[in-house]
Amino acid sequence: MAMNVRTLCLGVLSFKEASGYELKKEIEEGMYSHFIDASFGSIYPALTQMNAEGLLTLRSEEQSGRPDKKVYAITDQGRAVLAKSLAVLPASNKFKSEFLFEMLLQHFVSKEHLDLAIDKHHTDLSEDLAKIAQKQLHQDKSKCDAGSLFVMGYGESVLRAALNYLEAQCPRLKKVKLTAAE
Amino acid sequence: MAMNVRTLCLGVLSFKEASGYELKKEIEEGMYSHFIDASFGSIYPALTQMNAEGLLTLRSEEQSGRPDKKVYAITDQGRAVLAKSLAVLPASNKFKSEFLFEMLLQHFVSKEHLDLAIDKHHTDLSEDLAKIAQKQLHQDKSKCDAGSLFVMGYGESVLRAALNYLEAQCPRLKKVKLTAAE
DNA sequence: TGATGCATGTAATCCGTTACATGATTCA
DNA sequence: TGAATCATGTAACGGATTACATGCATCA
Repeated sequence: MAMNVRTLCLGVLSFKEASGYELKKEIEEGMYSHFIDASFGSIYPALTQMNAEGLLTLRSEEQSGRPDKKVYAITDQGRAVLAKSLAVLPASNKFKSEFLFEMLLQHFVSKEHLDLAIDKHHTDLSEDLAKIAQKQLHQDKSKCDAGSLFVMGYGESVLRAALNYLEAQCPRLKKVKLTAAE
Repeated sequence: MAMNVRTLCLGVLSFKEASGYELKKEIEEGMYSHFIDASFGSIYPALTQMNAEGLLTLRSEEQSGRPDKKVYAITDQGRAVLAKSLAVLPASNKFKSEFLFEMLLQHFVSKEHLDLAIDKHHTDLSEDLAKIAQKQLHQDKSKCDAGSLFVMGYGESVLRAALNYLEAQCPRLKKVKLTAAE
């Protein structure tokens, strides 16, 4: 599957129309954030190009004291291209975890630094879990999209497993959690 | 942290010396495979360059009917550079999962294709788990490196959680597993 | 005899990031 | 007053992939 910025934008736009700026936000804050990054430097050119190719339509909204907001919407042709990308079986997961790389090479790192890295990872995992929990509440009230629910559930399971393992390996972390919960 | 091919090669070489070809194999088959890819097109130039910079030493082993095997070993300077890379706190995880992207956009995909993708993912997860289990046995007999053990345990937890979630969501998969276990 | 594994390398190309350029608005 | 948010874009650069180039050995 071609998992690049183009496909990603088409995917997000298949839910609702958006500007480049809004896409970036959605990618950073939404479910997408867990599997990809995207910067303005890649998003804007991709949108311009796909608009020229007829995969997107463009509507300009005038703003006061700001550049026009360019709202893009996916076309039937765009949906076809997206569907074609999705029709290729997904490649296997890559975790791209600098944390695990660091752990693997722990004989190279001072104990202090290792503890710092572990604490940071612990915090990251906790925050991600909190974000998902919050989203699950919000989603409940609005439309219950099957895809989002599945991905949120998957993320929750995996993150919780990682957190549990981390706490089992480093009992020190449990206390942090308990004191924080009080 | 600078997680690129250079750092990766230094990391692998910090365990044992190896040729470019062997590094590729190790990266594909070892623990590394879960968090990064690396092709010959990036490995060979990186090794040549790092050798020129004094981070690696080079020993040529003559072979019959094949190019000389160039065995690289990390130097103290190389270890210093690696340590410096590791001294930067790791960035947060990215899962880079085409599977989850596909699930998120499931309203775009036929049920047949979705089932195929799910089955493939199920197989991938099972195979990865089996690989880790096998490695845990092997490692037991040789040196018990703390880093490898941690990463294997982490991988096991996370993969098992993903597998459980998948089977809970798609009861059909459980049968596959049971019949395979008999 | 044809695929797979061993073994190294280069060059074109792609894809994306980072930094730069611009500038108003709102909140602390 | 200074930071963050909104809003779009370009250009230089970096890093890695893909395809190409070469060729023997082994196994099915």
